[in-house]
Amino acid sequence: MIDFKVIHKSKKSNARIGILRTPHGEIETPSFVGVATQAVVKTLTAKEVEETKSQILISNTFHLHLKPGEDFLKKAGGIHKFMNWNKPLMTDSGGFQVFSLGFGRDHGVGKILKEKSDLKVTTKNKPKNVKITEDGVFFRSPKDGQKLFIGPKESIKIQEAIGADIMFAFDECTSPVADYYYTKRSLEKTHRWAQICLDSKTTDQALYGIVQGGKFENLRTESAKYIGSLPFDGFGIGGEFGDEKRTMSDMLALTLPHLLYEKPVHLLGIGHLEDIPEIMKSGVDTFDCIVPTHYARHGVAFTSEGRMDMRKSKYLSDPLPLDEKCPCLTCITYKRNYITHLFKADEITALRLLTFHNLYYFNSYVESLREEIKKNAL
RNA sequence: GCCGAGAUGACGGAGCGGUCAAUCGUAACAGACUGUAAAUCUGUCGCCCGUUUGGGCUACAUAGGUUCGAAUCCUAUUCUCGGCA
Repeated sequence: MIDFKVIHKSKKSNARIGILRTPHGEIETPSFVGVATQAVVKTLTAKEVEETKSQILISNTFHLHLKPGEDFLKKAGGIHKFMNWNKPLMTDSGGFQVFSLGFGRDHGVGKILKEKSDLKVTTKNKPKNVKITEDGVFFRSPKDGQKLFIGPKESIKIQEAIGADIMFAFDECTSPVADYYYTKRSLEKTHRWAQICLDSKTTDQALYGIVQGGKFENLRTESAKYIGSLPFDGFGIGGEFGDEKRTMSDMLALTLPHLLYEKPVHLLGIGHLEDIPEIMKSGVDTFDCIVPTHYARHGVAFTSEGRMDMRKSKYLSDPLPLDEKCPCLTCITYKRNYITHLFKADEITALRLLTFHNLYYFNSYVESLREEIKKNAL
C-alpha cells in the first residue's frame, strides 16, 4: 500500500509538496523518477543511484517479462532484493511498448513530434511488429523475435510477481500522429483495460490508472473523468499532448482537476529540464524520463552552463571540472578533458560519469524547485 | 646485390581498361534523442561554383608511353615489405 499526503500547496501555482509513503520508504514530491527499465539504471549500481539523490525508480514490465522473467524475479525475492534497491519503485505496464515497438518503430517517430509530419495513424493502419486486439497485445521481442502476449490481466500478473511498490494499468500509448478517431477508439480500449487491471489485482501493491487522449482536448477530459472515477491509488498521465498550440501545461491543466486531489499523479515519460517547472506548476507529483541517463550515454551532460556534448574535441583541451557549480562525485573528481578522452577512447567509464552527473543534476534541480514551492515562489 | 610482392583520399583498405572523385571501415565535423528496440541513429567528409537535378578543376608514388578512353595495361625511376646472399 501507499499513502500520500499533500503538505504544502503553492500560493503561486498548482504546485504542491507531498509525502508519498511506500513499503520501501517515503519520498518527498514532486520527484523525478529515474528510469531502470531492465532493473538497473544503465551503467550505475544501486548504491551509486542513491548517491545521485534519486528517491524512486521505474522499471519495465515488458522488458522484465522477457528477461529474466517474472517467475525468476519472484523466486529471487522480488525486484527490490534482486537489484539491491531498497527504495520506492514503480513498474511501467508495457503500455509504452505498444507504441514504441509498434507505430513508433514503423514510423521512426518518438512520442513527441517535433516537426509537422505527413504520417497519419488511422483505425485502418496496423503496426507491423505488434498486433493490438481487444484483450491485449501480441508483441515480438525486438532483440530475438520471441513472441509474447500482454494484456491488462497479464500485465498485472507480471507486475505483481515483479513486486514493485507502484504498478501502472496496461494502456495503449498512442502515436503523436494518431488521428482523432484512432485515439478515441484506443482510449475506449484503454478504459476497458483499466477496469480489468483493477479487477485482476490481488496484492496490496498500489495501482495507478493512466489517462490517455493524445492531443485532443475533449478526449483528455473524457479520459481524466473516467480514469479519475475509478478506485485507483494514483494516476498516470500518458501519451503526448500535441504540438505548437496545445502546450503540455494546457493539457495538464485540463486533466488534473478531474483527478482526486488527495491522490498522487505521475506524468509518464516527460522531463527535459525546461519541462520540469511547468510539470511541477501543474500539480504533478512524480514524473519519469529517460533523458538524463539516455543522453548521458550519448555524450550529453546537462550542466549549469547548458547542454554540453562531451564527445566534442574542443573539450580535450578544457581542464575545467565538468560543471564547476556541481558538487557531484563526477564534477569534484574529473575534468572535462578526461571525460572527453574517455568518450573518444570508447571507455565505459565515460558513460558512468555522465549518467551519475546527469541524474544528480536533475535531482538537484527538482530539489531546488521544491524549495521554491515551499516559499510559494513557483 | 639478386628474386618476389606492393605503392589508392587524414588512416586502414576495396577497385584492376569506360557506369570512379573512387565501395567499405575508422577518424574528423554537424545533428537527433522526452513511460529506453538506443555505449544508438542520421548527415557531411578532394577543391570551387549552383538552393536541387548539376557544372568546372585537380587527383589513385613520380615521369613517360599504349589506347577514342587509364587508379586499372607497358617502361623507367623512387620508396616499402618478404626471401636469398
